[in-house]
Amino acid sequence: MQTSDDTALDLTARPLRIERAALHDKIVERLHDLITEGGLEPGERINERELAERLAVSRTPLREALRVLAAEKLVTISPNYGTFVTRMTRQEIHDTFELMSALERFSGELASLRITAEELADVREAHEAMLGHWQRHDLPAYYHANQRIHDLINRAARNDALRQTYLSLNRRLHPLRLSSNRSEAKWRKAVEEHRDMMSALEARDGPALGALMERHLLEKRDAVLADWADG
Amino acid sequence: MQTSDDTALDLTARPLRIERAALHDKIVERLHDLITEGGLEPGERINERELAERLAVSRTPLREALRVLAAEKLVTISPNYGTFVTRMTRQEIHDTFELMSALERFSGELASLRITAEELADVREAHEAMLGHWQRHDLPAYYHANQRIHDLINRAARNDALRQTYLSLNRRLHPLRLSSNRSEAKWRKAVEEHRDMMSALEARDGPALGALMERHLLEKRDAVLADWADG
DNA sequence: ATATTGCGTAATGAATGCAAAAAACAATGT
DNA sequence: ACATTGTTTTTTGCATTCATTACGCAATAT
Repeated sequence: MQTSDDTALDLTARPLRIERAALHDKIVERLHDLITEGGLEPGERINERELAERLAVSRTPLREALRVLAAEKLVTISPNYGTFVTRMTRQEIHDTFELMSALERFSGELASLRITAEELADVREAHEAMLGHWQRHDLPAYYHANQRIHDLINRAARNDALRQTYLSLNRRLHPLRLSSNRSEAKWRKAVEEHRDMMSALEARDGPALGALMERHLLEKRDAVLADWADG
Repeated sequence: MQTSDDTALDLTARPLRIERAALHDKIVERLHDLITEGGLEPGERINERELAERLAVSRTPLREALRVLAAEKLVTISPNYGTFVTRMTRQEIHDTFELMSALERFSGELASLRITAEELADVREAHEAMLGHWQRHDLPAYYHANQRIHDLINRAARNDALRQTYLSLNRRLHPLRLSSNRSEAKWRKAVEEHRDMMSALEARDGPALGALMERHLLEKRDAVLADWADG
């Protein structure tokens, strides 16, 4: 079935390089996981030699990886002193959530304009799943579905710069191991807001969805800061 | 006048380290400048050995700096192949400006709530200066004053995460050497919009200022993309 | 003549070694 | 007993060296 002008991969096409991940990039990924999953606690000192041994690499690529993580503010480097897993201040947490609220609003506005029918069905599906987890009081599954909804809307906005920035800020907040929705009432309220968001999205009402998502995140900000001990 | 409990610097206080910039951090700064000021052109290949010689450092700290710049998307690294000054695609430029428009709107909204009288006076001063440069057709000075206005508003928003993100995106766009306002009419329109923005800010009308700033940037996006040859 | 294969060269990637800075500890003096 | 100073040890910072990969050119075969 092969002909000279079919759709098979054209190996003569120019750059199309196979990018085998470099070691330092793999280390970045590994440390991302360690930090966001809790293998490295906020405030913890990172000993280069020790960590290099644990990862079975030399200090050189590890140091390159740590510089990347510092640029993403996941670790904080003090020259000639040491590297630490970033511990955000109250103000930084406040500011980051506030910025996220603006990105969420923008995601909602753009997604309302650009989402396809299939994507909308995916969001609806994740939404229904989330409602189920809520009724079953399955908090971890609820969080996961929640994240998925916001991610789907973010993708539907079709703006990669927005998406990258959003993910980067999300990674910074993740190590906090956020514990809101601790009261039944607040949880119910969050679910109600999601119902409204779903309606606005299906009506493709950008301003409404944007306002809802912004408000949703600002409430999360307040909830997180409320039960966050400053130590 | 020295007493035991005066306000002099307490040298016994704990970390308070003097952070002497490390070499790789200086290299990052230097390359920032080289890229945004045009010493390194978009698309240009970076030869590690050669650049290390030019900067009179070894490849190790240079490589660390390049990883940081890659995290900021100012350079693009292809493993085992080479490092290049990032050349943005049309889509990336579109997305980045679009995201910037959201950040500008948010800056405007927050600044309207939080700006002090002194800061407002500074903005007014920069605004008047910009008008002067416009009347004298001094484009470089106009750009500078323009940047200063947006920067002052951004600072007045009092959100460091917003500010850092804004500056990072700005750096990415800077190497494009943007040339809009090429027609007298568009320039005049931009100035008019700035007058409106100034009024909204002085009236502390957040929604109005936000909407104006968003629109202002989206128009800039369109202008830039309009006279941007894809090669 | 063109395409392909093989070799030499130059680039990037990573590990090791050495210098400098800081922290921890011990010793000494008050 | 406490503070202070000197010494040792640890850790970070950078340069150098070695390994691996990719590119360029020539030689050869079709």
